[in-house]
Amino acid sequence: MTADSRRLQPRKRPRQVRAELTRQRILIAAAHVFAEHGYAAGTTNRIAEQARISIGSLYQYYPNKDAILSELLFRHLDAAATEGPGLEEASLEGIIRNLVRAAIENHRDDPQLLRVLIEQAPRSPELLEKIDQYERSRAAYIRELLGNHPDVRVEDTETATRLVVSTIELVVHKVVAAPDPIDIGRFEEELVAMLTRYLTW
Amino acid sequence: MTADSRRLQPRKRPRQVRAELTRQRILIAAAHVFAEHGYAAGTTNRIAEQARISIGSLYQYYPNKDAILSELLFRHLDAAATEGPGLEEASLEGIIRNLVRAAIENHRDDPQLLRVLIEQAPRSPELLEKIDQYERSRAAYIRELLGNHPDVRVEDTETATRLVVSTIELVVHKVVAAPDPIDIGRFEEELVAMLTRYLTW
DNA sequence: GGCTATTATGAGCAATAACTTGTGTTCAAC
DNA sequence: GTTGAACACAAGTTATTGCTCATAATAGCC
Repeated sequence: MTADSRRLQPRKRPRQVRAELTRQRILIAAAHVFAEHGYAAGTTNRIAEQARISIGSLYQYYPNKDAILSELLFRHLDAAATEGPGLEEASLEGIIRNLVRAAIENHRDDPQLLRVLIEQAPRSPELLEKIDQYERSRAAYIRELLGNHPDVRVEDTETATRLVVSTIELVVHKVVAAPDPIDIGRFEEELVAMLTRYLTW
Repeated sequence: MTADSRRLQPRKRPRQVRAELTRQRILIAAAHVFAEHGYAAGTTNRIAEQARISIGSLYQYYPNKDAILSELLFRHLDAAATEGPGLEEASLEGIIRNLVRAAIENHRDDPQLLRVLIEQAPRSPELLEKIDQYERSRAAYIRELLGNHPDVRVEDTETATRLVVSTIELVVHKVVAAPDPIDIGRFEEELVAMLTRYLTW
């Protein structure tokens, strides 16, 4: 383990149950605070206060502020990656709908927090690598789909892949995080329609 | 003028030429520094240093750090809004292509800076209002297009409008700001194709 | 050249926030 | 019950940064 990779590691492995509990409290509090105040204004003291622990305890579990953000993002990405592949589906429209729904589900939880996490990710090369890896796996799935599904007709598979991946991720996030409550169902319908018509003209 | 609206106003109107010059230097330097270090790490001292002026001078022109960001964003939006409506074009594909090209042009200049500007915009209600106003005017144009152009066929004009506006803005930004050099021409082709097929199935 | 408003300077102040450290408390093994 | 390790505490240290203010330089006008 390099000194650099240790920088974001937890300070120690918890041995007692209450330690694990404290760790949980910190993460939950941090999610709360980051989502509400953003990263810069989400101070470690504020997080400790929200978690009802002392600032000293916080630093027994995380060596620095970045490490907390790091763990939040890692957990989110891991959870997102582990989500089931959805129902079996053969029609292109069905597959795309599943993808879109998965994205919506992924963002619905706490879009404010997710926004902060992604914005601050460049602070750590490890986080960037993790995100890149996640995106690559999604891209691989889409590329496979575009290359093999009989209904798909595109001129440039690679560019189309990037376009589809980006569109789903970005547009879903924007709409879910939007302040005014849009009808998600109707929006999903249109997004699926756009992508399907694009791929099967 | 309310006390609140004065908060982001320049300290005074320049009387001498060198004053206007200094103001320019500050803005250019700030754009540089914000784009390279982000907002938090883009300190006012760094900006002054980059502009080759003293920190005191900086604060004679801008009452605080936010005001500098504010002016940068205002100028960018105003410039973007004033851009010509493009060549006259009747075909839907042509119109969409013009829209996409305008968006690309708008982001090409300094995507890093633009990202910082937009991320930090929520710091000021005035900036949010300005952005909202800009987005509404774009949405109005698209809505008009979707409602009147003979080739367009959509079920839900309002949702479709939001989808189109968001897609162009977000996807263009992402791709232009992406680290690996993608072929912009090819990307433009695919994005235009997606939108056109969506609207004219 | 003298005079005044305008512009420029930069050391330093005050506030903030990440993080440390010395001390106190709880748990579990024996 | 004693003991030592794990855990919790929070006042205090250190470094940074936004911003001020007393002073100096400069420009334009008579």
